[in-house]
Parts: sequence; structure tokens; C-alpha cells
Amino acid sequence: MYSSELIKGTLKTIVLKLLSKQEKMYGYEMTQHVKELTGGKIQLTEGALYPTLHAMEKQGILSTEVENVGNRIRKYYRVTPTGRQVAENKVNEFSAFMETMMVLLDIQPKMG
Amino acid sequence: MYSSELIKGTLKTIVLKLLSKQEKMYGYEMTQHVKELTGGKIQLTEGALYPTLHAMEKQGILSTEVENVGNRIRKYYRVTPTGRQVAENKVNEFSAFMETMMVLLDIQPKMG
DNA sequence: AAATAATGCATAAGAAAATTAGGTATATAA
DNA sequence: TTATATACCTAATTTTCTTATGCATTATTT
Repeated sequence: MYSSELIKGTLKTIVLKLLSKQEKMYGYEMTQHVKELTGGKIQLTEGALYPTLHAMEKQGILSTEVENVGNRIRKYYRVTPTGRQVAENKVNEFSAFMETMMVLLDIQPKMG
Repeated sequence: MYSSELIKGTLKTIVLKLLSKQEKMYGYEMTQHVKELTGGKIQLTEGALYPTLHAMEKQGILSTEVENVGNRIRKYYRVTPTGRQVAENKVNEFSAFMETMMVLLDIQPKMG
């Protein structure tokens, strides 16, 4: 697990990237997906995730549809066309930011 | 300039790295140094920097010495031996975090 | 000479984003 | 039947940063 300091500010970017790759997802699914993809090193907390999802919906970046699974509710999120643009910008910005940080911190890129 | 969201949580890491490379520095000098090194893309604000420096000093990560330059005061900061270890850990953690984020966001490493 | 910008420190109010902790409810495994 | 997993949500608090302000000295521009 990374210190929570580092992860700050990346939540929206992560959510938007997930939803750019996968038509629709619900909140809990996102937490599990990220946990798996990062080997448990990043774990989205629900207390942070849900308010952020609501905010992004309000901003027109995400849209929702509710589905009933058994007696439970699932709220699926999708990126809107606007959101898709925001997603791309966010990822590009993060990418540029990382390059800058690598210079600043003398970090060598890993050769695949 | 990157959105302030992204830069959040990296301030201590940046300061510790600067001071690991350069025996001693004063606050204002750090702001200028980072500005130059990043082509203005990251700018440490004094409102964030000074309180953080004070906190790190209190934690024993940094030590200070005041110098009079003309009639002005300069407060130099150094990393303590403890701080040097913290610095290394922080940079390593950030490096690992970036790798994780690259996987998560499908970002390709730049070949030098 | 006077005004502005740059240097250099500092704090304080407020905003933003997260953590922590709680709540509701169903399904399943031990 | 008790815990764990699924699935949503909110509220109080904490952390961290921004914005604004203040003080003082020195260098530069007009």
C-alpha cells in the first residue's frame, strides 16, 4: 500500500481511465478492479469514491443507470462524450507530470 | 503548470530530494530551483512550502541554520541523517507508485 | 528620485480532498 | 449464526494546499 499522500489527486484520473476502457462499471466494482490491477497497492476507499462519482455525474462527466441485481441495487457509471475528452486530458496530464517528476527526482525509466 | 491536484502529496518528496543533492538550501531558493528544473511546470508556493519545512524540522527530518546576507535573513535547511533515510524511502515509494500508475493508466514509458 | 519587481521570511482563513467511522441491506460461507 | 463479501451512502474530522496578507530589504526599471 502506498502512503495516502501520494495517491491524492489521482482518483478522478483513475476512475475516468477505468470507464474509458470498460463501457460501464459500478462503484464497488471499481474498487475491486483497481485492487486487482495494482496487486493491492492502491485501494480506492468508498468514502472517497462515492462522493467523487456523484460530483462527476453532476458535472456531466459521467452518466448513470441503476440496475437491480436480485434485491440489490447497482449503480452503473459511464463516461459521457464530454467525459471521454476529460479522461484523455487527465491521463495525458498525468503522463507529463510523471515525466517532470522523473527529472526532478532523478528516477530512471524502467526498460521493459 | 500542472493542476494543483496532481502535485498534491509530492511536496515533501521534492524538498527531500533537493536537499539530498545539495547540502543546504533556503526556502526561496527551493521555489526557484524547482521552477527552473521543471520549466515552470511545477511551482512551489510559499504558503505551502514554509509550513511544511517547519513541520519537517520539528520531526527531525531537517535541521536549520540562519545566515545573515546583508541585512536580510536566510534560513538554510539540511537533511539530518534520519532525513536522508526518509528521503530515500520517499523517492523509492514515488518511483514504485509511478510504475503502478503507468500500468493502471496504460502509459508507455518514454525511451530515452 | 520614485516606483516596481525581486528577494526572503512568515502566518492565517478558507477550500479541497481524503480518511475514518458510521449506517443500511442482502447473500453466502464457515 | 456469525462472519465475510457485496453494494450503496453520508458526516465529522483531518490533512494539505491555495489565497491572501504582512513585513522588510535590495535591485531594477521608468
